[in-house]
Amino acid sequence: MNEKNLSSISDSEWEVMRIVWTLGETHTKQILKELRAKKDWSDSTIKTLIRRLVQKGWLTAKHEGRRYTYTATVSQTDMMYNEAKTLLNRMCDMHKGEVILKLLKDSPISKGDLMKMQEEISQKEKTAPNMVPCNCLKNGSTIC
Amino acid sequence: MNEKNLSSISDSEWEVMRIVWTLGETHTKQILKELRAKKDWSDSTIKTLIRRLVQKGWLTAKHEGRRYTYTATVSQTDMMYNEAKTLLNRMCDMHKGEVILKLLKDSPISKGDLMKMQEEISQKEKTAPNMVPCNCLKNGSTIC
DNA sequence: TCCTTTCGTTTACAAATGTAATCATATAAC
DNA sequence: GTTATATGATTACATTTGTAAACGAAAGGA
Repeated sequence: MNEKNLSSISDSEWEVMRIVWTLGETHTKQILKELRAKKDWSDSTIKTLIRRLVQKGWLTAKHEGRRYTYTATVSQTDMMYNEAKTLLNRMCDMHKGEVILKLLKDSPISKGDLMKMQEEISQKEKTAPNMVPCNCLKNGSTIC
Repeated sequence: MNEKNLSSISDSEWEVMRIVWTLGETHTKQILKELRAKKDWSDSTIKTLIRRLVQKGWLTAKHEGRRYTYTATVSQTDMMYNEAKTLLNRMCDMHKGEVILKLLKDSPISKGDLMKMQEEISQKEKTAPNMVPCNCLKNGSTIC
């Protein structure tokens, strides 16, 4: 049941999700408040985004009186990971390492995560190839 | 001159770029050929994508006779990196480590890149925080 | 009870994207 | 030279996204 046929999430929608993830179960008022502080969007815009997120199945709307209470249907890390994966999927295998390295450099990372990475890398090193071939062409060049 | 005001690149357009990056200087015929092998797109569609890429400035079209020769104006890794960066920018700081770790796990990476990562991690460990605070709300919760 | 907020709902509209047909023309093949 | 082919240019059209106005009903205040 985790594989609903969800469409992807857009930039602005993502911004709304962040609020919901952080606040947990919440309602329009709160979302409006938080987004007013972060973004220069009209309330109308924000309401549209919420509506679309519900339509798309990323938010659940529980009717309470005339209001709604919203909850995210996916965890933030799942969503983050999926988006990241989708992105890497369009990219050439050969250069993924380089890109991940750059992300690593540019992102703030906790000691704990760094240690896990350390470990993962040690594991991978055992069987890592000297070079990952390019997969940009159906058949042909292994270098790009 | 590297900071043209380029719009972003779409999924399908990316697929065209991969071909050009791999082939280097090339022309429609080649692009069509490679993409016919990979994608189920009509020639028309591919031609539209090429045109849009030229418009957007991602491809340069040099007129030679009645044909064009196309060249990419950005390197693949630059583009990959930018896209990855854009993606991470929308995400909560707190969870970036986790996501990068997952990408690391799921991507094929060469020995060389792994070593560079090893090093980078050692560097970062020196000053890494125990926890990276959430930045989803303008001011408020540091945890999400 | 009447007015004013607050929400949810409906409608709008331009730009970007996915996907393609058609048409004119330059070329290559016959 | 005439025809078939390749190629660029024009036009099309539905969907998604960004961004928002407007309207109606409910709820809270006065």
